[in-house]
This record gives sequence, C-alpha cells and structure tokens, in this order.
Amino acid sequence: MTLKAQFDHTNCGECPIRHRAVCAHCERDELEELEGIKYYRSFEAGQTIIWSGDPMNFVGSVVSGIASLTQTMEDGRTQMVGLLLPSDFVGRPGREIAPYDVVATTDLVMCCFRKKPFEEMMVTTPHIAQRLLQMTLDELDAAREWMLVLGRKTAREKIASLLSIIARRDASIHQSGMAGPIVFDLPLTREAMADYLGLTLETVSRQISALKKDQVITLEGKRHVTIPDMGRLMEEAGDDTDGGFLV
Amino acid sequence: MTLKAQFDHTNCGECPIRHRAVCAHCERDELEELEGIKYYRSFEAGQTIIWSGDPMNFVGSVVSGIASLTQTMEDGRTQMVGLLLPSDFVGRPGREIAPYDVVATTDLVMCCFRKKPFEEMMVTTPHIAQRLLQMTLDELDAAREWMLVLGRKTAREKIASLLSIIARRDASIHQSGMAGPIVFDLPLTREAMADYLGLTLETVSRQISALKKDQVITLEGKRHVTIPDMGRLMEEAGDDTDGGFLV
DNA sequence: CGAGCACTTGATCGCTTTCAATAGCTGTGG
DNA sequence: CCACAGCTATTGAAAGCGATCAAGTGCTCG
Repeated sequence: MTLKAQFDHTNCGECPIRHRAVCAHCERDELEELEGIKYYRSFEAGQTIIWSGDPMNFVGSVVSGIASLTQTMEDGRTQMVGLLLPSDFVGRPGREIAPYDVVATTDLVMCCFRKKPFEEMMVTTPHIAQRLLQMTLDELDAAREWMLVLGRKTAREKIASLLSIIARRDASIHQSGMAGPIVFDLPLTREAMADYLGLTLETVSRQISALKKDQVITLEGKRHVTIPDMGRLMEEAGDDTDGGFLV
Repeated sequence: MTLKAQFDHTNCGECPIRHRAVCAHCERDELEELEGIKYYRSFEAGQTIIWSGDPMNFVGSVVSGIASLTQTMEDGRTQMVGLLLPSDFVGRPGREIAPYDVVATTDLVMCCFRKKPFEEMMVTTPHIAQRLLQMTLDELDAAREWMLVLGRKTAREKIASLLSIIARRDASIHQSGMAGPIVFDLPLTREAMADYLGLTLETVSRQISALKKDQVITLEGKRHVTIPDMGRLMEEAGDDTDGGFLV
C-alpha cells in the first residue's frame, strides 16, 4: 500500500492533524464541505513540490513528513525560509504565483485543496480564516526568531538553536517533559541545516563535532541525537535558560 | 499644537492610513464601532513604546513615523525583526505578553485600540480579521525576504538591499516611477541599519562609503540619498534585475 | 567654546568560508 | 562477493570578510 493510499478516503474526523491544521476550528458541516474539495498527494524525499515562479493551483496542509521553503539567488546561494511540519499550511489564498520553492525533505503526504473553492470558503467560513490567521501569526513569530539566529548568533549558537527547536518540537509531540535526556533523529541533512542557518555544510559539521566533543550532545550514527541536559543546550544557543515560553 | 492633538478627534474617514491599515475593509458602521474604542498616542524619536515581556493592553496602527521591532540577547546583541511604517499593525490579538521591544525610530503617532474590545470585534467583524490576515501574510513574506538577506548576502549586498527596499517604498508612496533618479532621506541611523542587517555600524558606514565611491549612490549630508540608476542598485543587491515584482 | 552624538576611517584579529582530501555508507553490476 | 560510483559527512589548511579596537571628524546644542 502506498503512503498516499494510506490516507485516501480518510475521513477528516480521523485525520492525524485534525486538531492542529487550518481546519482545526471547523464544525462537522464545514469539514464535510472541505472534504468535497480535498485530495491527497504524496511526494518522495528530495522531490520539489512547487517551483518558485510557477502558478499555484492548490493550497494545502502537510499531513506527514517534512518540507522546506527555500529561496535561491541567481548564483546558486540558497536560504531556507521555512520548515514545514505536519499540520503546517502551504500556499497563500489570493496569490497566483509561488514565491518560493517547496521541497519534500522526507517522504511526504499533503492534503490539498483546490485553490478557487478554498478561497471561496475562506470568505464564507470564518473558522478557517481565523485559524489561518493564528497559524500565520505563529509562523511570523518563528520567522522573527530565525532573524535573530541568522543575524546575530555564532555558528555554534546557530547549531544549538536548531537542535533545541527540534528537541522542543519532539518533546511536545511525544508529551515527554523537558527533564531528563531527549532523544530524536535529525530530519535534515547537514546541507539542509546549513541552508537553514546561513552557514556552509562544513561549518555545520565542525560545530556538531565540537558540541559532541564538549558533551552537549551525543551522536549515534550521523542523525540520532541525544541531549543529556536541555538547559545546557539552551545556554549554548544563547537563549534565556529561565524557561520563559511564549504563549 | 502637539503632534498628538493634530490627530485627536480625527474622523476615521479622513485618516491618512484609512485605505491601508487594519480597518481598510471596514464599512461605515464598522468604522464607527472602531472609533468608539480608539485613541491616539504620540511618541518621541528614541522612545520605547512597548518593552519585551511587558503585558500588552492595546493593539494599534502606526499613523505617522517609523517604529522598529527588536529582539535583544542577554549579552546585548540586538536584531531588528520588523520595521513598522505608517499603516502597519502592532500587537497580536490573543497575546498577553509582548515578545519584542517596539521603539519609535522617528517621532510617531499611533492609533491604539483597547485590546479586549478589539478582540471582540475580531470575532464579530470578518472585515477586520480578513484584512489582518492579508497584512500578516505580507509581513511574513517580508520577513522571509529578510532571512535571505541576513543568511546569505554580503555586507555590500545587505546595504544595497536595504536601500532598494526604502527606495521602492518611497517610489510607491510618491507614485514616481522606477525610471530616472530616486531621492529620499534615510529614516534610520547607521546603528539601526546595522541592527536590521546583522552588521556592525562600522561595516555599514564602510559599505555606504564604498557604494558612494563606486557611484551606485550619491550622498548629501549623512542621510539624503540619490539613486541615479535603480537597476544598478538592484544588481548590487543581488536581486533579479528583470523587474519581477511579487503581487 | 566644549560636550555629546552620529558618523567615518584605519589597523588588526578571528571566525567562517573556501578549497581539498578522505572516510563511511548504500546500492549496482560484473 | 567484491569493486566501484555516488552520496553524505568529517577533517585539515589557508584565505577572506566582517568584527573589534581605536582615533578622529563634523555637527548640534547648551
């Protein structure tokens, strides 16, 4: 059974991202209307989902897997400007042309909506527009967090910041607390990390080695990370360690 | 007459940002409701409007002047994460605590709404929520543009990028086309530019001098800039020069 | 006239990049 | 089964760009 078939005909009520995606606030009847315009698409790791400059004929949510938003300059320099996790939204109602490349970082399933009908629902269904506003504001906060990382942090702090973000996300998904060691797999290659952080992949590699040597992290293989002390990692990231979380 | 008094009792219909701010889509009766919860506040250049970590009891729009959103690390490194121009919105409905410092870069007037009533209107008045969504999506695009600048551009390209953004904004306000020389005053100190671009003020100064020497720009005094050839400036910024503007 | 501020310019330092070689892993085909 | 290509990642050496430290200019305002 393909990854796609696994979700085909899935009832929205049983959807794994039901309570976090753009449809989170929808009532039963609104969900039914959404079901009428939705379809699933799956992509393999490395595949480009949308090319910058191409017309967009759908919007949608990441159901499973990870995608990245990247900008590329003429001479090939690239910067990742967004990391799309399950429940994150792709596309902008009202926009015709995609401004960024969207690339599947891992195997990926998306729940797509045909753009025209979705835009009509945006007007008639405040629950969708309200949720999209919340999500966009969250993304804006995340983007501004990254501007500090990109503009002012050292290479070591950048790596520590990225690790702490991934660790926090994983902890929140697995409901494990912040005490005790945190274990996860890196969903990004060194190159993708470099593109996210505005570094070269060599610098990423060196700084990961340095954090390992200093026992801030432990590595098994290239991707499996253990964080023995989250507070220590956050110190290395240059973040406030006194646990002030934004709500 | 103070700057503030100049706007007091101003009818929304005569407001200079009426057609661009969060109230842009509102009907007459909705405007009247907004008038009931609005009040004006003015700030002097350099004054902090909101301190990061403080409770927010209002949201609002910049009516005139420029403000900046900045993040600061414990050791004093600061990064500007937003530049607020007339009609831009400050604050997030539903958020209690301000995540950034908001500082008046020039003398400034804000149209403020008490937070509670505004949040109630957000629910009952789709026109406001819809407009706020548009504006937030625009800000997200701008933030992502800046992530490329911060992560991948050289110091010279960063300066050229900032100048071209300011030039484009001025051209759009004054309805002057992109042909022929563009003239404007820099609304930012060298230090503020450095905070925006993730540079030191010394590097900003050096790169501006270099652009002047290479005749990409002309300076009269420290702030008055002339751009003889916008295409040339955009080349220096590393941007596509073939005029592809996002819509 | 002197203090204070914004800005410029010079000299040096150091972090990150660049260039380059190598290791480890996976899948393919002789 | 092994050789080899192709990819990801690590590590070393050298170079370059922007930061840092420092001095000085020009302007405004008391």
